[in-house]
Amino acid sequence: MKLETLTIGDNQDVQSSIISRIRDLINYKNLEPGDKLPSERMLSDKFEVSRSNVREAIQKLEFYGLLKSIPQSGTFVANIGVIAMNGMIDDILRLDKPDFKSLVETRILLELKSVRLAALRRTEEDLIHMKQTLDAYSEKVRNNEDAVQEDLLFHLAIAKASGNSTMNTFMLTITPEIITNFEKYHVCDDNQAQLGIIEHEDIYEAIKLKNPKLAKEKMKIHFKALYQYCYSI
Amino acid sequence: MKLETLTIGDNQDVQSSIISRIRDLINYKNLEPGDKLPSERMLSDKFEVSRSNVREAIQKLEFYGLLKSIPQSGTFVANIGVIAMNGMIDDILRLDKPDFKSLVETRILLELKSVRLAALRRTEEDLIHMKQTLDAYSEKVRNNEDAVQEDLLFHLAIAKASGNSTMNTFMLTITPEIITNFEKYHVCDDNQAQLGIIEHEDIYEAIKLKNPKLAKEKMKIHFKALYQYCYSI
DNA sequence: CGCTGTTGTTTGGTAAACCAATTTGTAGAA
DNA sequence: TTCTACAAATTGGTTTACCAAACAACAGCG
Repeated sequence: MKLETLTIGDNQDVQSSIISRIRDLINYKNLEPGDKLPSERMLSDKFEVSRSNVREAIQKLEFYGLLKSIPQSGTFVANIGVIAMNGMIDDILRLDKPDFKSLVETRILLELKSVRLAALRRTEEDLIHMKQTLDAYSEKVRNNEDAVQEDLLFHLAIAKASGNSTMNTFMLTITPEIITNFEKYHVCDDNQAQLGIIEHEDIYEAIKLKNPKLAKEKMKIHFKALYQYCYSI
Repeated sequence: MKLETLTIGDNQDVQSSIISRIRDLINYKNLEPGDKLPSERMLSDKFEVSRSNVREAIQKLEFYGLLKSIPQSGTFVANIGVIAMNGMIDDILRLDKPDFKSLVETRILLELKSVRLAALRRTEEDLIHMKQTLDAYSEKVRNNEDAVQEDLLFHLAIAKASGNSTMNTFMLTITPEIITNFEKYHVCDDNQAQLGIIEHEDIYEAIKLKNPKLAKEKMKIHFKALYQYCYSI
């Protein structure tokens, strides 16, 4: 397990290294938008890494719109200025490991908005889905089992009901990290879980009533402990 | 170009198909947390696709914390209930193509929060960086050049100054999509760009003054046109 | 009968080979 | 000299082959 995370870390480091060296290359050669980068084979020779690594790095930069690969032709600098390029690459390199505090802060922001939208836009299907996750959570808590995942699932159901696919995506993205870190730091304890049932039901009822203001208030109450955690460190 | 997007679409479809078939397999075989999936080779035979495709699909599910690959051992179902598994996979399958409206809605939410945080937390370095992007934007607009990317860069600088790495990540994630769609739909026209200079400077000054309330107000003004676009369709 | 050392198989991970499309260089004709 | 036709090299993408580690089965010893 330890070794595994180490190798993963190494791989990430290799990829980050390649990205920064591509950035240096673009700067050194004064490549402008539309210019062609050296081929993947040449880059892998130059950087002394495998072509797979180079490809992964390029694909990552392509995802953020900085490069554009064209089959049987080459990889090109996107239509973006040199300052922009450098800034975004620096950001990309830095943002690999989000700290838990910013994760929680962002989660609170997303949830307070999505619960409002859910109260405005929820369908009957959404209600049914939320009720299912609510019951699953309650059952786990009553059996004194760990219910972190069922907890998150209720919140994901809200995000889905918000009708905003981007927020839904973001919630899904941070959920695994949240689960991992919660279990690591043991943020929630048992009596909080008992309280959580009531708070979840309150949120559910507010959404059912299509009352966005009430829903947001109940969510704020639910996040009270999280707030304290977030702004105490 | 047309063909290229088609093949990309096909690849995405293949991957989505594999993900849903993996879900079906887990349901059909009643696999529980910790159980082992068939090997990648068996899955690629069974699904009649290449092992690369299977690997990509598994890696995607691994990213969302639903599966766990262990080298020289196998791929295992993560510690998550069957309801959670199905729900999250359905979400993942659905959220591949975020609509532009939800993208803009989420961007407004993130920016209104991050501009507040930036006003509270910005360092002198952040100010310098923001000023650079501000000047780059102004220069492009004065030369009557397209300045969508420089516009976004100013906003990314604010996100960086917010000191929240997760929001920074999210802004980076949606920025390419925003750029693409803005250029496609021509949301901004020229006089708006002229206005944008003043509005950007107002936001910058508010952050410089460390006035979060003012900063948020100025950002709201800047987003007025976006608001209308977002809630008019 | 039970434990242990060994060997063969299976696994995810990785590098190399292959492919089709594109570009580039060149030779020849007008 | 210039344009065109053709071939050879280059490219990103894909498939295949290989690897070391982990696991399972079994033979041999106590």
